[in-house]
Amino acid sequence: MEVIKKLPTNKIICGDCQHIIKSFPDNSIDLIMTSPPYADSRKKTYGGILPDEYPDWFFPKSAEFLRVLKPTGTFILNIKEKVVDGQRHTYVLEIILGMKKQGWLWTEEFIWHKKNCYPGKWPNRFRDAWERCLQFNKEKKFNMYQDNVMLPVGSWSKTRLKKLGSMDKIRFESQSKSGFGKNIANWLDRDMVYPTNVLHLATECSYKDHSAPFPVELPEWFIKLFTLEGDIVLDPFSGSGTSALAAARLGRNYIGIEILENYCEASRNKLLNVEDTLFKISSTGAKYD
Amino acid sequence: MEVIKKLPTNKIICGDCQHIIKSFPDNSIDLIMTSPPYADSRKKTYGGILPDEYPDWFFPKSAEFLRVLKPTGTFILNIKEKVVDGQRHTYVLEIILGMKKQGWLWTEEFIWHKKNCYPGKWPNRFRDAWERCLQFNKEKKFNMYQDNVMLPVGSWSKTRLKKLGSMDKIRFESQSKSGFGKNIANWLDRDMVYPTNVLHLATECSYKDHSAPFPVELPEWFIKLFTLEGDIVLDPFSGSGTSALAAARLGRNYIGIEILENYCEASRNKLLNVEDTLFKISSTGAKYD
DNA sequence: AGCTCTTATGAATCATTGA
DNA sequence: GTCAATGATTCATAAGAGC
Repeated sequence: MEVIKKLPTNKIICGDCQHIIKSFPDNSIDLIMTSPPYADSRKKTYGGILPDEYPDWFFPKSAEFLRVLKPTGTFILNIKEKVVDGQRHTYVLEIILGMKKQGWLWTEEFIWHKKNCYPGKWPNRFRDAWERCLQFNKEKKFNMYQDNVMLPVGSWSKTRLKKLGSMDKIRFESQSKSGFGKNIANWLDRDMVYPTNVLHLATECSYKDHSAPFPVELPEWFIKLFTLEGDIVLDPFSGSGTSALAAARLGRNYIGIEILENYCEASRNKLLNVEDTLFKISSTGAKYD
Repeated sequence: MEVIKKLPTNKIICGDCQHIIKSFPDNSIDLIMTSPPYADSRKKTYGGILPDEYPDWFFPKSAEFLRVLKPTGTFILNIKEKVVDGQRHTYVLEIILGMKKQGWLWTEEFIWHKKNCYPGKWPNRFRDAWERCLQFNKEKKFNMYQDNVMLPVGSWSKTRLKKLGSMDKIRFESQSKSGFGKNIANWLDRDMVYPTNVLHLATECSYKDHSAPFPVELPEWFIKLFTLEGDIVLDPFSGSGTSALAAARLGRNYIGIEILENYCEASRNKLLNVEDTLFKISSTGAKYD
């Protein structure tokens, strides 16, 4: 496959990422944020890679990710090992060790604490309430914009933020982009602290079937932390398009790759809505108090 | 070294655990709960095992742990990899893989979320607010007393008698054709729930006792979960004796092994106080509600 | 608008049954 | 026998409904 000069940004591409990315130029992506299909012991389901075969399935892809990532870029891999025959499987550990052999630096492991994890009771195990968000880098010096994910001190703002609907969040982001809006000023007055490497987010419980593996806040957080506006965010296993949605909301250029056509369609529809809203906000100059 | 018949329970033994444990009989310990000395790039400090050498330092010890653990017993290893040269080191991953080769089952990984972790700021890294508590077992069937660590139910059901949602009823009725059984009792009047594999505990921040690696609540939780009164709890890297203290408080028999004499002394003093108090309580018949 | 109450559901895991 | 499908168990959250 011929290497292209211009990346196909702000698109959901339908296909196998291992093949598609081969056409991307070296050192061109600022952030890769993805949650690959989980290993599964059932053979027939989509993405049902057997746990034992998972590392070998993954390594050719991570090698391409390494090639296209900018030296200052970051790769965030959201993953969790399944229980197989009463034990945690080791494929995630093997992936970390194998990626280091490929040349990746394993910089950090963030914990996503799933506040509303799946229920259940078993004689020898509690509910699984966390997943790994592994941070890999190409170089020891990488871009990190810590001030963009600072948290207000205390709980006063938690209730306030929680009350905002998703549309309000879009408005909030568009306001903070342009840097005005009196709400922002109010919020900035408060004391802010840096977060830790533990993220507390609830999974999305949607009424409809637009289920996403992770809440949009998860990619949002990493996109704000590791990219600036106009940077390029790649999700090679785009699924329902949550990472792309987060990137679009935040004014980053997204590239989503997804192998299943119906997921691609659903993602594109979601993204059209967001982009339409963002355009309207910016063109009417609407303000919100 | 001769194998002894009677375990030296309720003692802090001063010495190298790898040597001491050789005298313990097979299949005699109910729970091993420990936090080994951390790997350290500075050689001269106590426990300053180099990260690269850490797995080989650890494996002879974990082999002995496997031998002395009862088939129904559990080994909880509290550990976290250090950052070395900008990366998370891989010695913990290597330890998991190596222990599996020794015959251990890697059953689960609990997360200890440190709510008030140390402050600090670095340009490319946030504060580290979590540690691993790795659960290893000898057999797939092991003792686990889940009811002993139940938690008050979340605030979502403030009503004393929470009613079942209709979907829950449908699920219930489709599941049990025999009508109402004892399970209904589990649902009504529910005010306690089972925890998850994420533990939220504050770290102890005392200036004087710099040595305590974890708060006493951490070993307490695992001791309650995996042992009964009268069972034997071993901490082969006893340090300031936090695990032994937790075991003593809970009426379990402890064995602490610690290589540094001054830590042993400090532990023994702490434990004397506790045992004295416990003795007084039992002999006066005092009760607490 | 603000509450409370109801309802649906989610990257789960184990035991049992069926092929 | 091995492997795949089904049933049983369970809790925090958000959207909707009602007041």
